[in-house]
Amino acid sequence: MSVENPRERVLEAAGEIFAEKGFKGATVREIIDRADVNIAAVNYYFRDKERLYIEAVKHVACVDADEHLAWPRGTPAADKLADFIRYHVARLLDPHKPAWHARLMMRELSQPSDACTELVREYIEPKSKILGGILEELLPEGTPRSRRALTAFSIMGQILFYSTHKPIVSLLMGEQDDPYADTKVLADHIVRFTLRALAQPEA
Amino acid sequence: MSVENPRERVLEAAGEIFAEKGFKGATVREIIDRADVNIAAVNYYFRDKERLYIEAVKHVACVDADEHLAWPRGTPAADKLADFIRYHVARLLDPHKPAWHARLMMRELSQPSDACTELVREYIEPKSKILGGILEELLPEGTPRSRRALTAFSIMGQILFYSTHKPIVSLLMGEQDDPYADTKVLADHIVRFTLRALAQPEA
Amino acid sequence: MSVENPRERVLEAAGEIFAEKGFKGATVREIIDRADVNIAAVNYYFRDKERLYIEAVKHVACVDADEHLAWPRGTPAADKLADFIRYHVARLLDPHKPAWHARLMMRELSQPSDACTELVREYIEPKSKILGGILEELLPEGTPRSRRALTAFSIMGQILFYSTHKPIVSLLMGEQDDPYADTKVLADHIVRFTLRALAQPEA
Amino acid sequence: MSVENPRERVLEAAGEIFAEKGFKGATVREIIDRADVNIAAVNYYFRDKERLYIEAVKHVACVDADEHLAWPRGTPAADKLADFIRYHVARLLDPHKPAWHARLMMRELSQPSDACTELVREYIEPKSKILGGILEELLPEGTPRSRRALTAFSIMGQILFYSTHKPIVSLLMGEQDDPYADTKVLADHIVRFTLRALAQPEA
DNA sequence: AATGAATGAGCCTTCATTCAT
DNA sequence: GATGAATGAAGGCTCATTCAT
Repeated sequence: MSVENPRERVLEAAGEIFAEKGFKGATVREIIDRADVNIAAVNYYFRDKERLYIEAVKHVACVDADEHLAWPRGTPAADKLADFIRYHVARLLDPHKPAWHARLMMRELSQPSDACTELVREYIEPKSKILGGILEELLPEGTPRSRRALTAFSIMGQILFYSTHKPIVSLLMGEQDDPYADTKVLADHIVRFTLRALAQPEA
Repeated sequence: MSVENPRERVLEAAGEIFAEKGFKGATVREIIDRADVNIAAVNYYFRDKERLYIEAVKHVACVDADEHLAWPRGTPAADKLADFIRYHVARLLDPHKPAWHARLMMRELSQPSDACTELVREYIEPKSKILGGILEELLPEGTPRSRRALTAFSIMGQILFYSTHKPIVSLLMGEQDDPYADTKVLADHIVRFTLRALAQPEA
Repeated sequence: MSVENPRERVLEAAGEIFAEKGFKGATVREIIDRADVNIAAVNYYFRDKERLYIEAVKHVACVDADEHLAWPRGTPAADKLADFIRYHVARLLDPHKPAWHARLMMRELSQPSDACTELVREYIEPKSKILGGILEELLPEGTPRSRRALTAFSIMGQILFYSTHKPIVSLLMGEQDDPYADTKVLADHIVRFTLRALAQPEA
Repeated sequence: MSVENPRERVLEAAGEIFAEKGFKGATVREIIDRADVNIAAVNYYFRDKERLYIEAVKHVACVDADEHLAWPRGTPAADKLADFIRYHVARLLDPHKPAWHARLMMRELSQPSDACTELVREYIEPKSKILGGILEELLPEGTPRSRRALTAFSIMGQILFYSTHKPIVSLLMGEQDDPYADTKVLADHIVRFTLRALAQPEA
């Protein structure tokens, strides 16, 4: 939060609070307090609370788009998939990384605003393409696009579940056996579950 | 919404609007307008907007808990699992059923209130037990409880994904290939994906 | 509060709560709760919260009017005055007697409503007449009525001060020297102060 | 009410209306209407209706505390006491001065809030000290502190009575003989009554 | 460019009251 | 005669927004 640019400070603070409390639940005052700027800054920089929200969502997409996911030529598709899964589990569940980026996205998707389209284009689609490419290698040739998509959703569903339904998981599992304690075990499980499901050519 | 009981009318209207707009986003006035009762009814019946929310969440759990999921003795575990998946896909995605039941639950889970614990106990746990029982039959003997849980989450994650991330799925897929058009295909995919992942004992 | 008559129970409860919190500050619900009657009782018996207030004030006047203050013929005027003062100090400050009767009266007088006139007629005037009679004996013959009235006010002012300004007295005096601890000392002081003031005909 | 400062305008209007109708009886809307400011001004300047009340009470104390009461060395104690009485009668009953200052104080004392302590400290105690000093000169040496206090209360009680019980006085006296018509006569009476009571050393 | 005092719409809630029973 | 479920007006307060500086 120690960015010099006040506009960006507002953007960061807004993202965090919007992610935590939603659009209505977040108050402009709390945002400008955390960003340590003037009360009028929001309307000055963004005209509107709503525009601030949209910009905050887009800002997340922008920032995260910088992180690349690439492998050297010749890497086996199964390894790429394992990396892909582990990367996203770590991003979403690593307590050291700012989870609110993903949380803000979830929120936007469950109650889409004008920011949604751009979010999908800049944030989702690139990663969707990567996963699609991996699956193209892994799945038998001739698998229709729609089937590939369902498979991608089966993978992402497993991952995102732990982010979306964290409270329920914690309540169901109790303190011992808490899956969030060791995200590597968790990622390994998803990798294995997925690779097995994709292993059998005939089905 | 044509229930005679005004208390229940408020409960129904509240659930729908809370599901759509969240706790803060929903206004008591909109709720009482839709329920066609007096403005004071909320505080009269529920004391509080917050208590109304909790009661609305519990009401959904209550109503939905009535539906049973049981099989005749001797049914193969794989068949039970297929049924379980198909049942939940239908429940969550059937456009003829009020989707806001599930949406309200999602909301509560992503931003848990006092209702969450009861929701889990009355709504989630029973079905979690059923799935756990099925997996106990399917997984190799000696599989630890934590591993069984992760498997259950992999299954539920695939299913709930389509409910939680509907807007993103629609945006990614376009109008053709819309998975929500035929939920049976969708359910079949999850069933196949899961059963294949569970088929191979050695991994 | 254990009167059988529900109407009277409301009246008693109302008087007490009105005395404590004022007209606006008192709520009908608190009154009917203490009176242990139905919520509609107030409007049923008294039509209105305001009418209830008026009736409660008049009820106090009625009840208190029963207590008589009389002396055998030939009692010296100074003795009567001492009695009069001691009686009122005890009535207003004796912690064992329900002080809210007087408090309700104070309230009404500081913010007079329709009840005020009747209150004065039934509650104040009779006692004012008694005091006037005593002063007529004590003051030199030919003292004008207005002068007698000012003298009466000087006496009543001394007495009522301790009721009206109790908080200030307590704050000024501290716990030790609390005048309310021994109301007899207090009454004696007023008696002596007053009798001395009236002793000297020429001044 | 033509003060430029909006905060002070609210304070003045609040004092007046609180004095007239009490804390519960006064509405924020009436206050801001009279002060000709926005509805949110109360919460903006004072956070709370209650804080506004406290500030209004303290404001009166502040404003009134400016007036000093002092005599040249060697002034006889009896003269000081006469001045003291006449000053307070004039302050409380002068129809040209805003009577609500005193009324607001009365209210606070009869139903003390957090403002009471400060009120006593800033407003009452200084004048109590002055009166105490005068009585120390007038009363026989060795008179205990508690006795001096009771004497002070006998004096203040006489004065304040006319402010606290104005309606009853008016009702009892009728239009002719209205003591408020000539407050000098009234003050003279209290001075004489008091000086006579204090004149006799032996008692 | 940036501020913060001041605004007004709209929110949740309380309360006295009523009406069918 | 007496009840209590249900009403609607009005209250205090929060909040995003603006405007003069």
